[in-house]
Amino acid sequence: MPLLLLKDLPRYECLLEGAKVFPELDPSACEAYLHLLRAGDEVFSVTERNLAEHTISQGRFGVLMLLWNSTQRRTNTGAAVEPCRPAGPRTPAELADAAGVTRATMTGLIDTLERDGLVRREPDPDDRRMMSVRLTPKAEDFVAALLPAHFRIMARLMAPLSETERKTLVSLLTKILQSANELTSTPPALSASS
Amino acid sequence: MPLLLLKDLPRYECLLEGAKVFPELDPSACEAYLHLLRAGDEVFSVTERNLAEHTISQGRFGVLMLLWNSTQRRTNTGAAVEPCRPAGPRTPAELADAAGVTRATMTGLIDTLERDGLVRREPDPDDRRMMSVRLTPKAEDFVAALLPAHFRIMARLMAPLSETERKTLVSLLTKILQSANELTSTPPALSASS
DNA sequence: CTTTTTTAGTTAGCCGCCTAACTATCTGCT
DNA sequence: AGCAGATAGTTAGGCGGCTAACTAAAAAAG
Repeated sequence: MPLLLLKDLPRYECLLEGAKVFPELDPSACEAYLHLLRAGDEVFSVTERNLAEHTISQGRFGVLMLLWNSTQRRTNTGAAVEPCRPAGPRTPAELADAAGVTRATMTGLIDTLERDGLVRREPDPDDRRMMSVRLTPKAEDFVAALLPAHFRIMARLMAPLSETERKTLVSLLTKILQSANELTSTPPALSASS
Repeated sequence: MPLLLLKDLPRYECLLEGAKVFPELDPSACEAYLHLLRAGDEVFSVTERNLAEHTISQGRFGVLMLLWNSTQRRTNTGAAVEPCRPAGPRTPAELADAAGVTRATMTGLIDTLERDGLVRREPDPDDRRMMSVRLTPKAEDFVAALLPAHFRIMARLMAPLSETERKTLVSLLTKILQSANELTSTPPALSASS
């Protein structure tokens, strides 16, 4: 799980109090921020606990899913699956990119997966710097056995939300994601301005 | 940051495809789940980067905030600040509880904070098993200097959302949080039922 | 009053994440 | 051809999570 703090989120009056001391504190923004992190963390750890029962971590599971996507595309008859992703087996660098972790981290994840017999590293015939990472048959069974429960948990987590509420949530989160990306790409102007 | 995968979230058609193979896959639930984790992670790492510029991690920052809350309550004249939390200086166990980490983790965080001169451990005079953790003056200055930028970032992250959208977001997240808590307290019935 | 159980905190060791430094290979420039 | 720079992957070392095992002290049970 991420880490994250604050088991009990502060009450809204507290934030209003704080805004008196710190004019920069926007109470509703702060409340939304805290709830977002809290909910994300909680949801994350719910699925993590399920995965842990099958002796796999979120990170390694993610790698398996990325590879499994490629596999599906290779072994299927083709057809309507194609549009989702260019695909093909994947190198550590591609996996790291897709997973949003560093290559060093990916090396560690693949090490563990390989030790557990879920993936194999094969040297690339054309470029001797590169490796190809492939799922073993064991991993394919493993993933197929794992996914139903995984999907069931997602469904249960979102059960209290109607279809329209889910759409609303996604669109709100997308807006936040965009402003986060803007902040990421524009690090300098943090000290002033709105 | 959490860790988390999937830089590019899968397209909705992909989820629909997957639902044909796995009847358990609820596309809108899955979409909401992925967006929630993605947005949470992104927002988390934006603030983390700001904190990192001041050489502090999210975890340690959270500990400072918890202690700082208590401090405020001690040094203030009193009045309307009280309702937020019972307060008082805090023991490692209380801090771990409030932060949602184990005591072992809290020991490590306090170790680092103490090494950096931001907190002091003092033995409890009544119960020799217990310690009292206190902010140093240096830490109070540090936090006060850090918070304005921190609040500014939250405000910027949530800037694209109107007041009502923020309320909506919080209420949707609260619903998810509740169902997550139900899943946490009821681990057995995962294999079947809806 | 002694023994057992509970509680506070630490230690040790694993995992996943990071950055920085390194090796090996390929690419492009002259 | 030959060397500079880019690129793929690994290694080394640090941090912040975790569990499990341990010490010391207090509380409960007898």
